[in-house]
Amino acid sequence: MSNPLILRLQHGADLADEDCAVLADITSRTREVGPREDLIREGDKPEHVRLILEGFAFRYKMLPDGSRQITGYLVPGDFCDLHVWILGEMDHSIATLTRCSVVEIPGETVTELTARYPRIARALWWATLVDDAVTREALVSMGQRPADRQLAHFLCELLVRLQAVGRASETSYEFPVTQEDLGDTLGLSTVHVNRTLQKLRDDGLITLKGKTLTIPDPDALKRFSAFNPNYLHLRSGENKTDPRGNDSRSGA
Amino acid sequence: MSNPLILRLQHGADLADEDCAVLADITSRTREVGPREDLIREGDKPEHVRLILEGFAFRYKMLPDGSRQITGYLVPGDFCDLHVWILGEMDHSIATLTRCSVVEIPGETVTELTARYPRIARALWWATLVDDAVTREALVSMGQRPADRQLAHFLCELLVRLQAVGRASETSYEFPVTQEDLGDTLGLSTVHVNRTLQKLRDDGLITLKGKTLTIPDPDALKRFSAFNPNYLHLRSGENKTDPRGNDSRSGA
DNA sequence: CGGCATTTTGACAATCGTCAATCAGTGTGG
DNA sequence: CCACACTGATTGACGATTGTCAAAATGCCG
Repeated sequence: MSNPLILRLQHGADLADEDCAVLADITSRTREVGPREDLIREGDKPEHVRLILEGFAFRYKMLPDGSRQITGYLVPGDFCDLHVWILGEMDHSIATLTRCSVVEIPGETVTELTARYPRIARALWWATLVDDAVTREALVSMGQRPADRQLAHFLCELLVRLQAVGRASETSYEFPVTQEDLGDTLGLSTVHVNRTLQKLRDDGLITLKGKTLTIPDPDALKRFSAFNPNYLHLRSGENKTDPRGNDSRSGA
Repeated sequence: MSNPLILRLQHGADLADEDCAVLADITSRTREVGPREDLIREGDKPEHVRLILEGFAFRYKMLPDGSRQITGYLVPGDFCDLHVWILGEMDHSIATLTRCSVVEIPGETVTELTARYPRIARALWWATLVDDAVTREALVSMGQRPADRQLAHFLCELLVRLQAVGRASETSYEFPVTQEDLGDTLGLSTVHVNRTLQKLRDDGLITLKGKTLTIPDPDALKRFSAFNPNYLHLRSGENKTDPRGNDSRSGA
């Protein structure tokens, strides 16, 4: 299967073959982590940079009262902590959702890399900026959208992000997120998530079979949730002027 | 009055006198902007980096239905868009809340600066990472905290951030935020913000005279909102309470 | 088959939003 | 100095969304 890191970063910079070769080399040594395991915990002082190559993970914070807020999802090609070594310690935790293939890169390697390959450096910058934008959009969703549209928006975002790294078809993807997880993501109770999902299903906007989510008419769901993908800063978007929309290698 | 940029960045790196001199020089030329004016709009392609030297500003996004979500506040010493030139265009807007002194720095100057003064480069990195952490914490607040604690948490954060740049006393600061602004920040209606503010006042946790907010007992407000300043990554940290409850949901 | 996580349901309560009116503060012009 | 206009704050009544509790159904896995 194609390298999600390269697929992703190509949206952020014009990588040359040389750059891709370097990235491919870096991602050749992976470590397998089981589902529902912490990768990093709040308070840790990570020494190397982690990257999800396969599987789902998520950032979260626990409150003293035991409640949990999930602040973002990591899909193949996403970095856990590209720059946290600058901060003293992690202010949140990261855990796997499914079994994951994780790459661990020593901090110095990243430093050298960015010094030597400016296009890669730029792409990494781009990736962190997009992460921020995604967090901001989650805030917008939680603050302004009612539960059904918020949920729909979230599902649209995952669709697009997974498509960008070749992990989703036109209309469906693996969706290993529990309703409890969803609640902690959207700031809703599990019960309300359940009812909201049912509503989307009844309206024919989504289908959920096992752990596979299908969105029969993505445009309909996007319209319903007023989804505007501009904050993902991807190329080959529908609503953007796009010089070269070639994603020639994405076909498995 | 002392330079808020230097005060702020000193929390992120050990700046030498030389570094401070450079930063002082940069911030010597400011532009005055009136209250309630857009600094940058969604869709713009900023060419230079902006920095708030005096006054308040905020990031926001508008939805098609006209609703607005404020995603963060900029206080003296904060950058508007340290790295956005890497992304094609702004995915959100920034507007002033009060009259502001703004510094505009050409992108190349920043590039040169970071190449030449590694401590400054590190400090700028630090600043952007803290910004992210602040956004994540807002998400936690909105998702998990009831209105009164969410509001209290927000006020605590502002207190600490303003104190870090010498713009707040031990117990009070200028608070030019409208109740409508507050609603768009916290994801609440104006009416509910009003009633929540009253509750905090009735409980003696805050006082609001004109545009001056006073927190008679900051520790009380922090306790009430379970405010843990670790995500601000400031030095001079007073309280190092453990943030995590012992919850086992995320596995391991 | 039995055990466990997850999903689903129902009944009920609390938080929070909406609408619409009133009040207070501020600044302006006559 | 006061009438006026305007923005922002406050209040009351009511309704909608969402949360809580508790139980039952479903699905998955050894």
